[in-house]
Amino acid sequence: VPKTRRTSTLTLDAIVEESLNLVRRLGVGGLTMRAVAAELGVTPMAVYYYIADKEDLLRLVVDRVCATTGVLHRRPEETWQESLRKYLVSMWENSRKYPGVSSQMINMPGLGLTQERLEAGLAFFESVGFPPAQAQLSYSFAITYLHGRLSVDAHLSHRADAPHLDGAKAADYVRFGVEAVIKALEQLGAAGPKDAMPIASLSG
Amino acid sequence: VPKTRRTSTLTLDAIVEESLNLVRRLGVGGLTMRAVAAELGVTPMAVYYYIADKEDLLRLVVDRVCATTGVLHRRPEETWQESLRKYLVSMWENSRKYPGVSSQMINMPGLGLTQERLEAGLAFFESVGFPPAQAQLSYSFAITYLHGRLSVDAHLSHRADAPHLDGAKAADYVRFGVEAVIKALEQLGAAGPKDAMPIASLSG
DNA sequence: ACCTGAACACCGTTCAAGT
DNA sequence: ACCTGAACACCGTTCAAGT
Repeated sequence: VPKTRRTSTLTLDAIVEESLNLVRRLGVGGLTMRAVAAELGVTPMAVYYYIADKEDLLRLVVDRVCATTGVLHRRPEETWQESLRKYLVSMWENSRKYPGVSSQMINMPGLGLTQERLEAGLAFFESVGFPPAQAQLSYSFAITYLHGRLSVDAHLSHRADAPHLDGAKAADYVRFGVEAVIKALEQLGAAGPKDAMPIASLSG
Repeated sequence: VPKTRRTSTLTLDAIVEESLNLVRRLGVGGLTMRAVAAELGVTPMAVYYYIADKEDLLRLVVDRVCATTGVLHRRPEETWQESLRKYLVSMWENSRKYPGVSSQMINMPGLGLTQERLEAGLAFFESVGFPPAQAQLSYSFAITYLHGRLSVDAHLSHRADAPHLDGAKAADYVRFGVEAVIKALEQLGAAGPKDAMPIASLSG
């Protein structure tokens, strides 16, 4: 059942755009090949002329969502803590409009980051004085936490049941989490991994 | 096609056990109602006599996985940092054997934690001197990061492609992450949220 | 080049029926 | 009480065919 035939000819851009609409309205579970096709007034298989498979589509969606937040960038007029905080909060605010997308990101190679975004992130931490290995671990740590938080948010917004760990609001958790990430990196960035206490039985 | 008919009569315990086997072997994507039934030599609908739906089964699987790691407990002979570290690492090691389960946990109410595990976690942080609100935020922060990390691991173990953020091994990321979480809570637990820098445009 | 249509191999689940 | 069997409404995707 075609709802809105927005273009006479199908476009990759239209497919991605409609996918984003579906995710925003129904969450990532509502994004199906068949739903996208129906929404564009086209047969399910028509979409396959423009993309390889659903994983391909998901990658495009993730890229588009990421693109709305700028790259992690060190602004000279502010501390690196402030830059990082703004980046993480902005990424959270943009990503949470598309419930479940971050759960997909976290399952993608390199956390769903493009080469450009990754390099910017590493450059950010190295410019602040982190050695390369630390920069990678630090960036990954921040992004991993953020995606974890977004996964939880995705569920909260879609379910009406009362989770017992939800006395505080999502914003409180993010605020706390972002500050925690920053505080942690303030310390570990300088110290390096040798100072960390050894962990027993870490299987390679 | 029945493979091993381990019990003459179907049991809830056998269902959960077989579900864990499937997750361990095939990841959470391999856990289907039909697969569990087939593995137990039974019709798909037989399983529904013991559980309500798949979400119910997933909850049971998550609970069982969590149960293998003890509750977060403060041991008098060690610092709270050491107790927390051991708990997180142990939970990581146990959970990563069941790829994808933590991605499910993070999507469940209260992070998939049972009332008992939640209360133990809060009691832990309160016993260390965290005010109740801080304890909740702190526990949630630690668990959220851990699940984020486990989600990434789940993907890495199942896919052979080379993610560009994987110069270090999974164990290095966890080691760094756990230390980061601890360092962060050392600082934020005492300080409280009033001392945290304000974040602009946090929508309620 | 671009899209359709029928079909296949999967899901979770309902519902009526068997023992 | 416990389980079967057929069926329904979904998936993603293949493959041959149309224009």
